[in-house]
Amino acid sequence: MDTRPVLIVLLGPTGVGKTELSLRMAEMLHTEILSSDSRQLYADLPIGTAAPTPEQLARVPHHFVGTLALADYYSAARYEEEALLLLEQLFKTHRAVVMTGGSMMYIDAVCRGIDEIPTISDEIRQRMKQRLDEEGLEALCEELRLRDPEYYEVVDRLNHKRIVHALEIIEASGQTYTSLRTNATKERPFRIVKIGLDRPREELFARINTRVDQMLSDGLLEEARRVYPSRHLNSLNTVGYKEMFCVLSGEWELSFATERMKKNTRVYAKKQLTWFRRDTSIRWFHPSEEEAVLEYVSLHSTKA
RNA sequence: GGGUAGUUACCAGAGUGGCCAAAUGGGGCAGACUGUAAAUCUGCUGGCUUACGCCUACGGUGGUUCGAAUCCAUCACUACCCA
Repeated sequence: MDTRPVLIVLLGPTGVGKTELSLRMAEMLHTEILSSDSRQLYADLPIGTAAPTPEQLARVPHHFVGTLALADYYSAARYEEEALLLLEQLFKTHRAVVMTGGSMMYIDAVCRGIDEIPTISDEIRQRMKQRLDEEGLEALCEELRLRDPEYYEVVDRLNHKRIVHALEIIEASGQTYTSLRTNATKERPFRIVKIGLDRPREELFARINTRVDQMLSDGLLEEARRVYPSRHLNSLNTVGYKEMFCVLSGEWELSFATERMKKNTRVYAKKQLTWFRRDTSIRWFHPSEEEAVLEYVSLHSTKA
């Protein structure tokens, strides 16, 4: 019998209804919640990221919600590290912990682990960005072909982020990306039970559309205005804010921006589903099947 | 009742004899992904097909033509104008 504690991972596309169910689940298990959402991490974005409300936060202790400043550096790797540390603590007093959110890479970082790759310094980042602008993608591709031919063969050569990052790794460590990439799944000192929430596409999209309208009437534009001076930060390269910034700069009408935001959110949801679809260990439910989900969870959180 | 304009793929909309299964935009579908990932990138979008290709398609019907989304006739519908 597997006596390890359990991490319940509640995942699904944006807007599907994870938050409410995660609260019910955590209350039932008398436990706490780790958010695995790369944007709810930031303190200044409660409306646009649909972060748990103060009332919801009061119901169950949450972690990784509103803990970062917009300028803070963060990554999936850092999340992996911090989340594992926290879980170790929580599992001393809880048999099960709930993790919920839709950031695919963050979830995988905790569940499977990601390889040791050096964090790139700002200097290297800046230099590579400049080189990309000046020399172009093709020149960098050519350089990668020479310096890491193995990765060059498999990388998406039209995706500048991938090319640049591979070169940055060489610059920073003197080692190739290929040599650092093991793609190994790390063993965790806890069991993992993944629960996916999904709805028929039409239903999901309708929810997304009305949620965006709700965000607007909750003051999203004002929230965006407050962070507007920081708009070039990566943390604000985020659906919802990007579109509002175009309104604030006078480029777009609010109604147009709102439609774009809905569309981009729908696209994001699809992307999440594409990623999750590969993970065959996920047990899928419709959010209305709350009783079934809770039953499934209690079954799997008591013993293996 | 008369006149004019229009009817194109999921939507909008270009095309006015062959290079058209049909530009472009929107929307949609599918995929990639290991370090700022709500990011970044890719493919598809009439049907069958791995493909060559075949079939069905530009409101309906009938014509002209070697060949029609494109020309003609007629019918239907829509919009606007005149009565």
